[in-house]
Amino acid sequence: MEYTVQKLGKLAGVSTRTLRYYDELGILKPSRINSSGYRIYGQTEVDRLQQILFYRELGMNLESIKDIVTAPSFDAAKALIEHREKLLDKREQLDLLIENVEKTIALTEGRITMSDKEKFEGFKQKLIEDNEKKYGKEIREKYGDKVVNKSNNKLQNMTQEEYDAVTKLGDEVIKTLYAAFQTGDPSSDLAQKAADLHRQWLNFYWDGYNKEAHVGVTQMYVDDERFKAYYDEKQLGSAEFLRDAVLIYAGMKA
Amino acid sequence: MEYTVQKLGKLAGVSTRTLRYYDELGILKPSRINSSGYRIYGQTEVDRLQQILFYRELGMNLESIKDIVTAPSFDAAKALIEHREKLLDKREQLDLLIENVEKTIALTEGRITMSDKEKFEGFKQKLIEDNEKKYGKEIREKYGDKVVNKSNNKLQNMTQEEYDAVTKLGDEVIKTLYAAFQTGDPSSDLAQKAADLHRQWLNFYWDGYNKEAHVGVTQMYVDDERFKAYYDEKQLGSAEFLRDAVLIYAGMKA
DNA sequence: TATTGACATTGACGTTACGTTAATGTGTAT
DNA sequence: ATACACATTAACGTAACGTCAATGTCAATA
Repeated sequence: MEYTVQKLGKLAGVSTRTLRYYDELGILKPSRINSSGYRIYGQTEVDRLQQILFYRELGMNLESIKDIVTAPSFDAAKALIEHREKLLDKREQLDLLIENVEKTIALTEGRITMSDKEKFEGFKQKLIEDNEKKYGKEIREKYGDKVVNKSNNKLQNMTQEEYDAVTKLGDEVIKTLYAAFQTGDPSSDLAQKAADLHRQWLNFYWDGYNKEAHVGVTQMYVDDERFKAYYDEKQLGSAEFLRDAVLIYAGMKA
Repeated sequence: MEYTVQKLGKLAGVSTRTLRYYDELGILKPSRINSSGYRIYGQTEVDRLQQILFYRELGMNLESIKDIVTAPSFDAAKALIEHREKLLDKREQLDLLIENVEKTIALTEGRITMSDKEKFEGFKQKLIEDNEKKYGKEIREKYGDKVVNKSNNKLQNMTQEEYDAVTKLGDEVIKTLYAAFQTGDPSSDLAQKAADLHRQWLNFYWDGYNKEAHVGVTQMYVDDERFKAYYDEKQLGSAEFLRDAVLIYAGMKA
């Protein structure tokens, strides 16, 4: 049995464009070209197309598929395992996205109408939660799931007053931090007060405080350009200063 | 405070190219252009960029973001809810993909080294499982999870002999089907035998047989070009014939 | 002052897997 | 002869930038 592009396309459920593209890529060449320049496919090509579509169905890109179908004994199993890894990473990211979108929806649906500025708070919260992924397991082991879940619902159930309070506390953290920065000494009383205020602020968003996580968050402020910018706004270096103060506060550095 | 492209880029953690692109799209214009043609951004633009990045972080495309940030009081909540739907759909698809990839890995890792032809069997299996999604809930309700899970592991634990048996059975289905097709009558003994063989074949892959699902699978053979091709290989119309025979076999049609 | 190096600009191609015209030739039935 | 379905190549378009290339500008230094 021989097929033209359209016949094969119908048979396999793909467009003629796709077949021409696969030809161009060298992933599926017709068995011959007739006198008018038409592409003619045979049974071998049908089977091969089936193979290609099989892998495509699994979400692999054509480059990888090419490796598999052209190399006679390419390690398809290995390729699949790598592919699975990619898919799992994708899903993890997707889950994070969904989580954040839902949180944002909860926020906008709730009593609190966020200003654009306030939305940035949600942004900050995200990093804290990314951190939770790092330290969350440990916390879950120590305190159980309940406390973590409670924490995750904290912001959603925040009243206007609580929200105002946490905002005010955030301002205080900044103010104290800048004042402490003048002393130049992260172990100074003022710097330690800033660290403590920051811990309080954190606890608004997050139950289950522990030292490592607190340090982890402040380290992230240093590492992430956006957050560094937030803390460095008026005083360059204050992100590092806060982290150092918290390191001492947490007793992890003299 | 005023920023050049690089300053703002560093501040927000994006490339200068990105800023020029956002300018081009009209999603973030600089506050002014200086005498040398440099883009100069102000605080307003910083805030706006923060907004843009916030939505970008949620995986929205720039077109949607543009709608949100340019229209003064665009319904951002609605956009977010729609966006969530899209994400959930994506995740569902991704889960399906992962499931199938894992099944394929299990197959290739198992005792059975698949030839390319045999891979097509995995393809067929997939459709059956898609069908399971349709009827699976009902089956779970009737027979509980155990039987369904057992079914899902069937192929993985198949021995070489069992595999050979199912292959042979598959051939028999085809042969009988083609012979029955000559009678032209889906209620003929031969056609009913083909339907019964098909049920047996199906049961190799799938515990928890029921009539609707059996009919569902054969209907899928008709609807899906690839499977139609498989059954229609030598006898055009045999996919429909099998479905009609199974309809009668299942007592859903006189 | 001339040069250097970091920074800025616009322009244009590349990425992925095709969809979609456009311009044109071929096969077949009436 | 005409109509119509089908084939071909060539080319642009997609999303969100990355990556040159060619060229101009700013600040500091030999």
